Amino acid sequence: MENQASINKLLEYFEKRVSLSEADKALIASLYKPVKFKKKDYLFQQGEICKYQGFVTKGTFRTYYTDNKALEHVLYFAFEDWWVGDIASFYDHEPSGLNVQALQDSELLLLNHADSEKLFNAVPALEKVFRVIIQRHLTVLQKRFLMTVSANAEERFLELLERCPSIEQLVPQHQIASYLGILPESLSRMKKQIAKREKGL
Amino acid sequence: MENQASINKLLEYFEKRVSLSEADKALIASLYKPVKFKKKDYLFQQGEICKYQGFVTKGTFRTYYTDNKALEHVLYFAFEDWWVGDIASFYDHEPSGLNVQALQDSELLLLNHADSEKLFNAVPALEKVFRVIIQRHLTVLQKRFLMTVSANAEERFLELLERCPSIEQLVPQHQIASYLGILPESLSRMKKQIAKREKGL
DNA sequence: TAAAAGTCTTAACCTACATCAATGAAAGGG
DNA sequence: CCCTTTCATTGATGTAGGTTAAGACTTTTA
Repeated sequence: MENQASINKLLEYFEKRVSLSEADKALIASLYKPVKFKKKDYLFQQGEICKYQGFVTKGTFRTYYTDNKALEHVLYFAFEDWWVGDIASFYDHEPSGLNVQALQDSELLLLNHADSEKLFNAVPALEKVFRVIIQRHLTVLQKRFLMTVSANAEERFLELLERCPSIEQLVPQHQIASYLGILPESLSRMKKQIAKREKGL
Repeated sequence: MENQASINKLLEYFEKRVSLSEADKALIASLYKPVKFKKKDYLFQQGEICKYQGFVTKGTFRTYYTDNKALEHVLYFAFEDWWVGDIASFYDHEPSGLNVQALQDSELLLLNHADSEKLFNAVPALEKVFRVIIQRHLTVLQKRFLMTVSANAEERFLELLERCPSIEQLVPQHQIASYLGILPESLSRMKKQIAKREKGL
């Protein structure tokens, strides 16, 4: 994507939430760096410090965790106009427990920690925007957690399809299984069951 | 607890994180209202709007969700010096999906939304304190979620004991089971297994 | 202080999902 | 274009934790 188009995407995103002066916009454009990611490239990996907050201007990312049995668990997907990063690692400069990886050729606008301080000092309204983003993020994760402990895999899958109907076009099925907290084999079987039931109707 | 002692507990909490003038402290003391809760009393229930952020000065609370099969799932416990509330409901004035209930006779310092705006305007440093609290909250929940999908109930139980060794003295066992995402019967069985194994050594 | 409500344990049985293994199809890289 | 890797599917079998039911013990309430 052409760089100016990327920045415009971000400016549009901000302007839906807060009004910005021309100077604000120029500052934003000067601080966020567009970076391309090939499929499977990482923004950072488990054990590294997350040095950038990323805004997805193109493509798809997954944030995942590798457990001590070497199994991967998808915590989030991020599509266009979403954010990627690890807040704890970014703000506290401590190693992240997460991996952020491109699922296809993608593009991010990156902001480092020093520049984020500059930005917040110059445009305090943005600090509030990010507070709201984090709050919504927390709320979504709470719902996800409660869904995981209160519903079975099929209910979680159907809820996901409802909340994000195009998910099956966007990411491979074994990544969806990982997001749902089950194995690819289980998801495959489950879909077969659902299809059989629907044919029965 | 005597009211001044409650307020002092809160001031101590804040002063560990930020320095406050005497005027700041007086404002805090005037805005936070001490309220007593009997065992089983609610701060709010599912469907209600969360009108207060609460700071626990005495006792214990649980935040839980009741699913469509009428099963309860504990999302958090809150002990002394912790916060209770539902951020999404508090800030967006929308009905909460959660319940916050005292597990014993307890006491909170409550701040309503209008007063929180007053407070943040007068003492901007506190807004940052709360941003950090929310960030830490999010990080803790992420770890909890990943633990739930990557470890079995016994591993989660042992991790909880390590992280919070006095938990078994503080809350009844069936609440711990609910926090772990299993039934009380399963936890009972599991503890027996663990005890048997330890005796074998 | 009697009745009721809440809590913990045990046991037999069941089910959702994991595990292991094999196959074919599709995608990607040299 | 072939060769390797990735991905989806299916079947057989295993198991952690759910379900149901019952009994004992404790705490609360009237």
